[in-house]
Amino acid sequence: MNNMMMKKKTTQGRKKIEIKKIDNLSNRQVAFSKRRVGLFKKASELCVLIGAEVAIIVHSLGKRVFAFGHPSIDAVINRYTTGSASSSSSSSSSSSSVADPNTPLGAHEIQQHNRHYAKVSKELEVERKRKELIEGSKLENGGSFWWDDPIEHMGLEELQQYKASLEELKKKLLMRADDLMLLKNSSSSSTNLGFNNSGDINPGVTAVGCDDMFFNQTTTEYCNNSIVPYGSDDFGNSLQV
Amino acid sequence: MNNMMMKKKTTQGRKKIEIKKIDNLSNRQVAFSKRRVGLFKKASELCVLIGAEVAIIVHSLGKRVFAFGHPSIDAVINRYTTGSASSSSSSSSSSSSVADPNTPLGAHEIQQHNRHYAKVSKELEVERKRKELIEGSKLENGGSFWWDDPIEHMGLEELQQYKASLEELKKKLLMRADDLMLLKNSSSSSTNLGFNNSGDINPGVTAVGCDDMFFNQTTTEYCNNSIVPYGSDDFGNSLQV
DNA sequence: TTCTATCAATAAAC
DNA sequence: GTTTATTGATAGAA
Repeated sequence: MNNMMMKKKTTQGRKKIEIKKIDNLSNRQVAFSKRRVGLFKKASELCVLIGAEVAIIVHSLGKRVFAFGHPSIDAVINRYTTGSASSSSSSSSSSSSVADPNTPLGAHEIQQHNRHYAKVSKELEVERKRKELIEGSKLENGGSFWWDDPIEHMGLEELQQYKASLEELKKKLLMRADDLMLLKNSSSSSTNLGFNNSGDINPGVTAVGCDDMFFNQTTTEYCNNSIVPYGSDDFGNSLQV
Repeated sequence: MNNMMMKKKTTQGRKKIEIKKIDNLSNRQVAFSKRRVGLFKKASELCVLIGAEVAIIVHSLGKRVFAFGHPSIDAVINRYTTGSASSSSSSSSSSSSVADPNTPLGAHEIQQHNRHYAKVSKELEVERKRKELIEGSKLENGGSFWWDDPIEHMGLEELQQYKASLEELKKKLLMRADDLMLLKNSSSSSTNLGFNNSGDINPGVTAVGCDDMFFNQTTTEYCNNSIVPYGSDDFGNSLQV
């Protein structure tokens, strides 16, 4: 036994940590990823086990947003919002004259549209990876794409063309999304990608496919979850948690 | 040692369960309570460890709603809905370890107000129980109170009086809440009680005090959470998970 | 990412 | 709610 190659203890295993902000960025990012997944898993289990409706929204630092919802994020939020007098407006007694408990929210179209975007997001990621493989290192700023170009130094004309390009990209993506809608139906939804010409363009979307995580049991049809992780960095900078 | 009275193994400990809807109502209720608490705890840890903003809304069956939010539910939802971060110093560069918690939320007043409602809710529950004890079985529809009467068959005048009664009840509760505010301060918050005359009246509110759960560490001032558990049953029926 | 040792959550029974 | 035996989550390292 003494000469036997001892199997090196590869880890000391989990250690207890204090619940305070993790200083180390890398550790924080790792912890965020793991715990976000864990949180969503817990939520999905709650949905299935109890039959509850749950929505979770997580804004990480940076601009990324991850969301979970059953039966859908918007449905749960609407129910919360409308069931409570549309947030924030509740002054002591003046608001009690609400006469309609129903949810006539026209937000459904928005949801529809957002779903398109979710598809778009996912597809965009696929496209980006494909492009990365095919075109190799044809990229201009270290791993980014043209739509990640900073716009600070663009001239007016350049900006307009830039915007037009984005619009076209968006259009193509939406069409692609429509196609996808016909093939498969999930309830992923996402807020907009930030396509606008106001200088707050966030074209880089990191869509994460988590769909399979929540149904590792036999409840696929029961829980119409939607997982909406998307996000982007500032103009071409590396993504941060 | 052999004759020593062996301590009876009181439980077989945790057992693995399948992630499918729990059939037994009692078990389901217990599981819901435990897992809801667990979920919120995980969320609060995520907030603290990563510095993320998280909102969770849970609609149990029946009409109960539980919510968690940091820095506030509405803030997170708004940011999700509008796609724009409102307040908070969201610079991409990481701040130092302590990350001084400036809580510049303009929604503070709202939170304050919501706290009133939390108090109201809790007090209402107490009042109901007291009434139940004192008045015995003076109730009309099996464990309910007058405000739980279904309004479907009321005449117009009856409805108007009904509404007025509700208004008065609400007013009294708010005053009571104000009194309570002077005595104690917790971070519970709740959205409105659903007082309206539209037939969706939910006066019975079950407010749960979860205040201490989220800060069992040393981060009290960092995480300005708001916990919003409230809810009610249908008109006089027993509360369900 | 994947792997482990450990910590934390929790199903059952009180 | 409390206890206990387990399962499940995850911090640290590779």
